[in-house]
Amino acid sequence: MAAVPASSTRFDRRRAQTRSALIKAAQDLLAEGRTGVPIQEVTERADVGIGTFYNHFDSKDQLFDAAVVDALEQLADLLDSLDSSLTDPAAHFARSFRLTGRLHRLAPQLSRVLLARGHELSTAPQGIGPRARRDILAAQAAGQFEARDLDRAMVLVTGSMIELGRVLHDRPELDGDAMTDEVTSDVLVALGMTRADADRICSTELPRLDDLTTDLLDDPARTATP
Amino acid sequence: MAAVPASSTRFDRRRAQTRSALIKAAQDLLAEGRTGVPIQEVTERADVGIGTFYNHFDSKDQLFDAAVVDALEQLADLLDSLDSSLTDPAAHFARSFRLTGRLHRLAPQLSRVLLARGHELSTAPQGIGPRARRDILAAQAAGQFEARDLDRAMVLVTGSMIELGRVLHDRPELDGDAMTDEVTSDVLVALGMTRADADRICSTELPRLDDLTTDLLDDPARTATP
DNA sequence: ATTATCTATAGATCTATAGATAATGC
DNA sequence: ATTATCTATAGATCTATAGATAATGC
Repeated sequence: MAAVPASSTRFDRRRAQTRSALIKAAQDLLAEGRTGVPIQEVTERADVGIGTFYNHFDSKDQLFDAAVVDALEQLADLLDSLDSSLTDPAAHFARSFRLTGRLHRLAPQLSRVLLARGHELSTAPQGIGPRARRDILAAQAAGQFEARDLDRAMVLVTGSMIELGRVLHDRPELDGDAMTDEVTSDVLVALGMTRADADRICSTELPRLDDLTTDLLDDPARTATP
Repeated sequence: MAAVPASSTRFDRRRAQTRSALIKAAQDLLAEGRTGVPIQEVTERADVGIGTFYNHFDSKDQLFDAAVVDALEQLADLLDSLDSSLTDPAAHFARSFRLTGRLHRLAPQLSRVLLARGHELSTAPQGIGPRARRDILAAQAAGQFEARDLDRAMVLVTGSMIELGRVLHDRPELDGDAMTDEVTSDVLVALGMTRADADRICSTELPRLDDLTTDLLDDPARTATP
């Protein structure tokens, strides 16, 4: 979550915590696809009074928008926290894609919030869209991907990631890691790599995500900040 | 639209027409993303009394579901109506994909209804999903596509088509035909064709869609059946 | 005689605010 | 003294139905 900032006063922290509880409640509801619920149900989940809602947001839509932006930031933060020593742009792109794919199963609730507004995954400035574009351009410049229109490349990249998430949620019997790596390979081939190179890049080992996802959206204790 | 069937009695036809007007109104609203409107707004658009709604549907959700199914059938009917003499499975797949891509601009409202529930495009039995699966399997059997898991192939195919539609709506300045053909080529390459073959297949001429879309969702006169 | 539709509305639900209370800053 | 939060609720909105009317079938 967009951590409650260590703002100046205790007042600010208290206020930020209330806002955070509202956003978390909205994310729960988004993940369940229940965006039509009355505001009172949101505030009850957040355990705040109804009136408090209007101290922070003007409307339900505004709250849900904020909830999606927060989720996008969580994902971006996660990927940044892993930003290790990889200087190879194609390898960096592939790793981000494979990790994001794994997230659908490791942090299903965060994933569902993101999928609720799938397209924003690539268009929002807070999202991983800018990161993906940067990596693709770098890989094109390095000659690893064929030079081509960025918008065109993003259609395949974004579309595949969103649909991958939907399928992994829909069909729990599928092997998520294998499917993710296969789809990543397909995307790399579409971007201009040979199948051999793509498969090789997709079978490298990944940093473990398990430890990092503990404080993500799915942890029930997350809002219970002491 | 699921044409008002030439059912036995005039009674049935009248009833079917009312139902059809409700579905059309729901599709208008779906295309605008306004699924939260009161039932009365739907019935006003359909120009029927409020009470009539409950003669046909139990809830708003049920109506919107029916509206999506109807749109899926429209698209399937359209593609079927073109089912000419193409015996080459890869070519048939590519043509369907390119035509569906063009539909986003030629029948924007139908497209928006489909995109409102994008994932169902591939999972619904009425949709073009079954058709796509059939074509892909045939092309794999014919050695045109690499043999591989169908679910894996569908992630790329479905995801790219949905994201393509969103991008074409979002960014009217893009050349829709060119973008569609390029994305189709990328998908074919990911499915195992060479880029040369894929580009060739994507530059063949298409049947004109303009004439066929006249009686689709976008025609304002559509519900005004005499 | 039967069935679809229409109008009007009771009752349920929801939004947004007013006014009171609690927590913090200075 | 200031600001966030809470409780209670007025007024708006929405759903779903009852009862009347219109269209068709036989």
